[in-house]
Amino acid sequence: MENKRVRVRFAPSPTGGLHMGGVRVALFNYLFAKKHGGDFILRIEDTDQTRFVAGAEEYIINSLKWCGIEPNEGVGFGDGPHAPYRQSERKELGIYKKYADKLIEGGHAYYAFDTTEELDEMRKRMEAAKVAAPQYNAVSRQNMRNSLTLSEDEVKKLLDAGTPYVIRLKVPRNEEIRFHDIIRGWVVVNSSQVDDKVLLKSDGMPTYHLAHIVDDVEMKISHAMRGEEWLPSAPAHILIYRYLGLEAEMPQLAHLPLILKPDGHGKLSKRDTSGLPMFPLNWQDPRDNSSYVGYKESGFFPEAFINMLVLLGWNPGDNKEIMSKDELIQLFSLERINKAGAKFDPEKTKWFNQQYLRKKTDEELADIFMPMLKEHGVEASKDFVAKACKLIKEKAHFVNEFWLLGFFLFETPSSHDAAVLEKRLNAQSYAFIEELKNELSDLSSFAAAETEACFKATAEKTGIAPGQVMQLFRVVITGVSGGPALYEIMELIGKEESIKRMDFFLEKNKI
RNA sequence: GGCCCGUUCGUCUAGGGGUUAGGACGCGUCCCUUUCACGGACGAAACACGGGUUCGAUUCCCGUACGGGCUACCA
Repeated sequence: MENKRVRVRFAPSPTGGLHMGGVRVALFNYLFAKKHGGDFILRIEDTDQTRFVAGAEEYIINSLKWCGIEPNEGVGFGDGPHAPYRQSERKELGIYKKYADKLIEGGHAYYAFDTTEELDEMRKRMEAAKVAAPQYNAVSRQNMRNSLTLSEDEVKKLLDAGTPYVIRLKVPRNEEIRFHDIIRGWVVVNSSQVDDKVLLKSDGMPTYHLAHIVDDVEMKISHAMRGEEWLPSAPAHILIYRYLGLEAEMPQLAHLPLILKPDGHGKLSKRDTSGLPMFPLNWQDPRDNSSYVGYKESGFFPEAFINMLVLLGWNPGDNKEIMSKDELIQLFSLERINKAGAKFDPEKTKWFNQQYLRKKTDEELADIFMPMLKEHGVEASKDFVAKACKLIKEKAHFVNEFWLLGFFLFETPSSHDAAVLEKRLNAQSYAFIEELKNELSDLSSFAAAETEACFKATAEKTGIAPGQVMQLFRVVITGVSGGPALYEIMELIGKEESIKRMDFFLEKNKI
C-alpha cells in the first residue's frame, strides 16, 4: 500500500464543456502523477445517458492537450492495460453488475422497486412529518417496496416479470464512519446521515458511487483527487469499499477546495468570471447553441492559464509565483493544498499572462502576431515584425492587443489625435515640423540616437521648447498620443516613411 | 432546515504560542520617461467574534457568527 505505484485519474462526465474548475482538478492530478513518476489516466464517466452531450468528450481531450496536461493512459491518449476507459463501455462488459451482485450476496445491498412517484410521495410524507432530512435510509426503507420488505417469493416474481428495479446500498442505521483525507485530515460522519444510495440504476447503468469505486480499484488508482462537493458522499464510498472487502485497495482521498466566484458568493459559474472566460477553449453547447469564448481564443498562453489555476488553492511555500510546468512538477505536493475555497481573481489572471508575454522572445511573439497582421491586410517580414514586437510588448497583456498598440508601425496613420492638435498645433509648431523635416531629410543615418539629436538641435535652433512640440511630433508620426519611444519607431519604419508621414501631415494641416 | 467542510489585507496567500504578521494582484504617491507602458521607491490595507488553555495567543481547544458544499435512478 505504502509503496504502491502512483496512479491518478481525471474522471469527468461528458455533460458539457470542461470548465476551468475541472481543468484545475486535472492539473493537480497531472502534477502529482508527474512528480512521483506515476500514471495519469483519463476516464470518461458517461453513466448518465440523459445528460450526454455530443462533442463534450472531444472537447475535454482537446482542452487537456492545449493546457499541456496530457494523460498517458485512457480515452483519447492511448488505451492502457485497463481498457476500456469509458464507463458506458465497461458497463457492457458487466463489470459493475458483478460488484453490485456481490454486495447483494453479502447482504449489503438490496433490490428496490419503488417508482419515481412512490419516492416523491415518500419525500412529501416525510417533509409533512417534519423529518429533518428526508431520505431513503434504514428507517424509511421499511415502508418502501424492496427486497428487504418484500418476501423472497415476491421479489423473485417481480424480478422474473422484468419489473424495473435499482440496487441500493444498505447503510447501517447508526454507525460511526471515519476516513482520512489528505487535505482535511480525519473526517467522522454517522451513518444515519448517509442515505441508501442507488448503486445500479434501472437502466442497468451504475451510478457514480459504484462505478468510480469499481474502476478505481480495477485501474489500481492510488490517490483519488476530486472536488470538495464529493465530501458528503465519501462516507457512503467508504462503506462500499468495506462491504466489497476492498478497503486495502482503496485509494487515498484528497478533496480539493473549490474555485469560487470573484465577487458575490458561491461556486464559480459560467456567468460569474467577470469578463474572463470560463472554458479553456471556445465551447458551443449543442443543447441550446449557446457559445462561450475560451482562454485560448482570448489570447491567453496555456502556461499562464495553468500557472494561475495552480495557485488557486496551492502554493510552493515561498513567494514564487511564476513557475514553469517543470518547476510545478518539481514543487507540487498535496500537503500544501489549502482547505478553503479560493475566489477567482480576473485581474491577477491577466497579470499572469502579461508575465508570460514578457518571457517570450520577439521571434515567438512575431509568429503569433503575424497571422493577426495578415487579417489587417499587412504583409511584413518576420524580422520587421519581431522588431515591432520588441517595441510593443512592454505595453501589452495579450498579443491580440498588439495591433491597437502599434498599428502605426505597419501603416501610415490616416488621422491625427485631435486633442493634441487642438492644444499644440499653431503657426510656430507647424513651422517647426517643417524645419525638422528638412533637417531629418539631410540625415544619413536614421538611428534613434541620430534623430533624437536632430530633434533637439532643431528645437534649439528654432528657439522652441522641446516640450511644446514633442507630443505634436509624435502625433505626426504615429497619429496617436501614446506609444513606444518615438525615435525607436522612426528607426524601425525608416527615413523614407517618416518623411512621408511628415509631408502628409504638413499637407493635410496647411496653415 | 439537517449534515459536512472552511475562515490571515478587497483578492490569491506565507507564517505559526513571543514576528514591526511577509509576498503577489489591484489601488494611491513619487522617481524614471519631454507620452503611455515597463522598471524602481514608498504607502494605505488582514489574523471574524466570544470564551477557555497558557507567563503569553493570530497560532491550540470549545462555542457563536459568517461563508461554502451536499441533501437525485446527476456527476
